[in-house]
Amino acid sequence: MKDRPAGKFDRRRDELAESALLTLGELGYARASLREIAGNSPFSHGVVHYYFSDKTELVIYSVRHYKARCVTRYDAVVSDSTTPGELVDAFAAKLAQTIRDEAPMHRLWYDLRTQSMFEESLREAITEIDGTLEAMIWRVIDRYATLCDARPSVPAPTAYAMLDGLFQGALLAYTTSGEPVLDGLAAQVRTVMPLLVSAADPTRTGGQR
Amino acid sequence: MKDRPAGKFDRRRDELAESALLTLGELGYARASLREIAGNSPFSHGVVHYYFSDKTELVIYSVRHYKARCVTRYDAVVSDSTTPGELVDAFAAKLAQTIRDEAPMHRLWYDLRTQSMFEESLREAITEIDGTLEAMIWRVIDRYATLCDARPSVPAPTAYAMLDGLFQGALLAYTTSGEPVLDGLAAQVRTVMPLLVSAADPTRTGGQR
DNA sequence: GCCTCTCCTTGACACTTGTCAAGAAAACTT
DNA sequence: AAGTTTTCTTGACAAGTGTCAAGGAGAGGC
Repeated sequence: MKDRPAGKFDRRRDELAESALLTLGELGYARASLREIAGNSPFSHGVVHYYFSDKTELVIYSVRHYKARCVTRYDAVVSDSTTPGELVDAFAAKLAQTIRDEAPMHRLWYDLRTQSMFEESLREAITEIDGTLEAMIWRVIDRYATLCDARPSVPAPTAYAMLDGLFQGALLAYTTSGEPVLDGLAAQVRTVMPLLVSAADPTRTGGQR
Repeated sequence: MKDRPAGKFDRRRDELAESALLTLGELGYARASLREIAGNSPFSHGVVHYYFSDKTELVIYSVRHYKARCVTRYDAVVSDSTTPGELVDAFAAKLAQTIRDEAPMHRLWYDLRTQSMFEESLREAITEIDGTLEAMIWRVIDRYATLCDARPSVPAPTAYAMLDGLFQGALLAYTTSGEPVLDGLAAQVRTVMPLLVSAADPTRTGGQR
């Protein structure tokens, strides 16, 4: 057996992953069949089992493939903002924009995360990705606190869970009502962010208010 | 045709709904088949279509049936607490306890809410129930603010989304790690609740800090 | 007893699903 | 060009799905 040219093989896997994401985002995990997925690709339905051993493996590979691109979404926000207000505005705008641009992917993410509560096989990958998302959000909060000359008032998991709740609520509302709700999301974020930091060590600054 | 004794008919529907909840909570919406549901009931699989026209109708009826019981879960907390600290502690304890007692039901709820983003037919019922949950949470927040002699610092949808995020995160963690995470939830709630209210109209009290 | 109506079971239907094996087609090697 | 390996298609399989129709079982009225 010859060495597999890992590049070629992996490129096909990525190609299939893209098609899978398209279908999964549209139909959700439960209703996305391998035939439907293959139908959204240049290949036929049998090829999936040449590149993946399982439907589960395909799904996990796909969502990893996607989330890998996404964990840097707010990095520019973090690095380019120079004032708290600027950061909050940029962050809020980015949150709303990604719902506009990638609603199906976000729906898929929440779908998979929920399914992972029922299906053990998804749990490990989902847990890991969720951790990277928490870290992603925490970088924003941490930077925001720094720009405020303050400290986060809640730990990372709490901040992530709260903002995730806002985001998920907005996604849900967006699915029902579309565009108009996104302004509301931005407003929510502007309201909430200040609550997530409190005055830094008062021996140094004496507090902000 | 004789008048249907509405009581009998509805009691059977409720009975089937209970069995459906059992199965749905265990397997999730996608994997819970009508045969499996009937298997958890005293009846055979065909009877479902005698009492419900659809699988969807059964599911919606079931979740409505369940949530109707639940929207009062925190009412005692609201009415029995006389200090902010007492309320927060009771609320936090109740949140943790319901995860302990009814994790499958909560998993089902999040499953259905997520599926409603893919399946139009679920949306109306889910949206309505979500509204009642928001109201349920808001009663807690409102009471808390009153006891603090303060006002909520965020509107109802925001407060609900944030606490829902915390709760969902805890449910997820509980599914993976079990009991130990529930103390964390209580701690999170104690941290977050004070952030959701701010000093009442300063012309009246002069502020708390 | 018999008839009628409600309630429930059984068994079938059309369809979809993930999986896999057999072999065609394409790519690469020599 | 021939042979070999990689890649992909086709078609089938068994299992499972929601749905429904035919008819049995049981109760209650006459």
